[in-house]
Amino acid sequence: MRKKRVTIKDIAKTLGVSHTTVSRALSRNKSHMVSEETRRRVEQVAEEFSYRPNLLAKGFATGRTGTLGLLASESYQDQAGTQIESFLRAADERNYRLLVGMSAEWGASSPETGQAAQMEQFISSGIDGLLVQTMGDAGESERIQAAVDDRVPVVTFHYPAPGFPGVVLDYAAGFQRATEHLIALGHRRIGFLGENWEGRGHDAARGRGYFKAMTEHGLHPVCLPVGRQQTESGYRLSREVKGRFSALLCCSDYTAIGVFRGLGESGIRVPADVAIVGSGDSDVSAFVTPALTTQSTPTRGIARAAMELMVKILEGREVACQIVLASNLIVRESCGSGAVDPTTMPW
Amino acid sequence: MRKKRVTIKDIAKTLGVSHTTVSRALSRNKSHMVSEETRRRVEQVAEEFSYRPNLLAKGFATGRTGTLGLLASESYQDQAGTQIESFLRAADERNYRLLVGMSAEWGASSPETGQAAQMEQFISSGIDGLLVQTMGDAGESERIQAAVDDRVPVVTFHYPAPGFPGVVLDYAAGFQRATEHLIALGHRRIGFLGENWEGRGHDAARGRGYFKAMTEHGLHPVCLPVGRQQTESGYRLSREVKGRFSALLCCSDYTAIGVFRGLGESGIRVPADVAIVGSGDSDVSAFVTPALTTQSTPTRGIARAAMELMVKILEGREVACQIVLASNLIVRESCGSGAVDPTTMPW
DNA sequence: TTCGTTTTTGCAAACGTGTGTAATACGCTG
DNA sequence: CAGCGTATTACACACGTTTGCAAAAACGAA
Repeated sequence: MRKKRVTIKDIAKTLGVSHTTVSRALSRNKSHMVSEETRRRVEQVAEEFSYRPNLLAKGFATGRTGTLGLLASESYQDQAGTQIESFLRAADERNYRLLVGMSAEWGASSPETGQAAQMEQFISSGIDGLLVQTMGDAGESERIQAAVDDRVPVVTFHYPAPGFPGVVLDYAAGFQRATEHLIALGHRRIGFLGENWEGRGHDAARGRGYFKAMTEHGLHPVCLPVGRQQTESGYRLSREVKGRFSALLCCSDYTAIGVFRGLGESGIRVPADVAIVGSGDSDVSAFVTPALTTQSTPTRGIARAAMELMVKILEGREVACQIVLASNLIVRESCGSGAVDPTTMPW
Repeated sequence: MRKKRVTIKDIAKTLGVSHTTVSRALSRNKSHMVSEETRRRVEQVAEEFSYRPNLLAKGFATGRTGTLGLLASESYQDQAGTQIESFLRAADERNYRLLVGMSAEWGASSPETGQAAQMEQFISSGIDGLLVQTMGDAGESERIQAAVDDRVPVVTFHYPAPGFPGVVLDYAAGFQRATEHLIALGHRRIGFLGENWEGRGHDAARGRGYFKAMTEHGLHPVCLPVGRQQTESGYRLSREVKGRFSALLCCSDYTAIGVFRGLGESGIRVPADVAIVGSGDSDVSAFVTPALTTQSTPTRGIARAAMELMVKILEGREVACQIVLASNLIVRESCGSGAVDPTTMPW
């Protein structure tokens, strides 16, 4: 607010040395040494004056700020918080700060503009690297490329973005397995509740896995598109289920919870009448009734892996790679293969 | 990565003017004017070179970065994500960037050290202001004061922090009302499920409201402390409820969901046997069965109000004030005062 | 034309830190 | 004692932008 900053020059003056020496003493520079004696004195005065380095100036001088940009995707919805939180921890552990943004589909700007503008701002703000949550839609790589223009290293997470290193989750395999699980239980009329169906967007990979499993077993895949309010959408969509499906795959646990509610009100029992599988393994999924069978989404694992990859790249220890994380099926009650004690679940 | 930055000097050189002129042309400085003609030319070249200002240098020169620090509280748990997201939107609307951190109780450092260290880092990074989620524990104001030391303006949110402007939520009044609602329904043995009971910590204000309502009606208040894993804690605590309470107040919707599950497994019905009230009005609360009666926590409203207050302070239009937001009781099914269509709820 | 006023531009310094190069001091070897 | 290497320190500049001050240019009026 009003206090004048303490700078290395102040320290230098009181000690009668040059600010260069102070700088070297504090940053423990290797190429130029400072005598043990002076270093001790410098550190003592720094402590006494409660000196705090101006990271802005430091970053300005060195070109490194110790700050990373994290661009989360709004459409990740209820999970976004957990995701951001996980990154905050991972960043904290490695002593990085995080400039956070959400690629904006709200407000005046178009999605592309919003996302691009955020990246521009982040880069202008001097981030050392950019972590981008991908959505897997067409042209995404090109958009990122255009905005970043090789000015900072990029690590993507969630979906593959060709040309960028990243941590991707194998949603397709996960949902394929989930679908096959339902088929093995004897289900034939299995519906898919996802934001959208083919090609682009957040739920598409899950959709492809579902599609593959269905067609391979000679079954007819059906998609019921889900809106932005996932829980509420599930609730509304449950009306269309009656007599049409014996099992449902939901792209979000919250959609599944909405479906639970809606079916319950119509007197349809889960899993006796309809089997349900969710996605995300959110904290509540083990505790709703019936406990939710769900595709695990290792949000924390993604954050940790992406962070590690970024650090490696920054240190020049890695060039480009895609880390594929598996997505497991956590079987609980809602798919009808038997009840499980929720406290023994591995979350 | 490798490309050389385009600076105002590059633009100046190609135009044959001084970099000062370019700076003024681009920042539309008021005190010194630039001819319409040159401004047009400058802007054109800037566009052509796709010039991006170095915000680091800018901030360094002006002392203003357009970045705010947001320090969220880890103990806010499941809500933390929504809270951060709300702030991201509010910041985006006002064209501020957000350095985000969570006051760390994880890792090696003690809570105080972690929080203080984060504030130090943020301030060193050149934030214009600091938004701190308070927890309402003793000595909090002093800790913040010690760390910030008047170097940047602070706005707190959630709990009052004496000496700092902030947005506070009247949890006490909300929980008092909720308790009275239960008493009015005929309940006498009402339990409180919160992280801790008196004096300090996150649930304390709710606890005080509960305490007040109970004692005023000559009833005996009882607290069952909840652990960090709220949903699971609720599940475990549900075993201690049998025969002891006819109603429960939970400091989190997720605790309530855990309790639902546990009671259900013991054959205890909600709300017929035990009435339950949650807190937070999370997205799922209207869709679990029974739909949850809950204390609303206007997370988005808090973010917006805090952001507005911060901007006002930065612009010198406000000095210090506390904005108190009310906390309403949203009555659904779990407290037993009648079923409600969840889609008509005002969330 | 000359002066005064206003508009437009340039110079130079400043912000706090890092770093290459030169300078100093010291001790050792021959 | 000369010569040299090494350890330590200082000087000066760079990073990209803003800004106070002064100079130049443009313009209008006398």
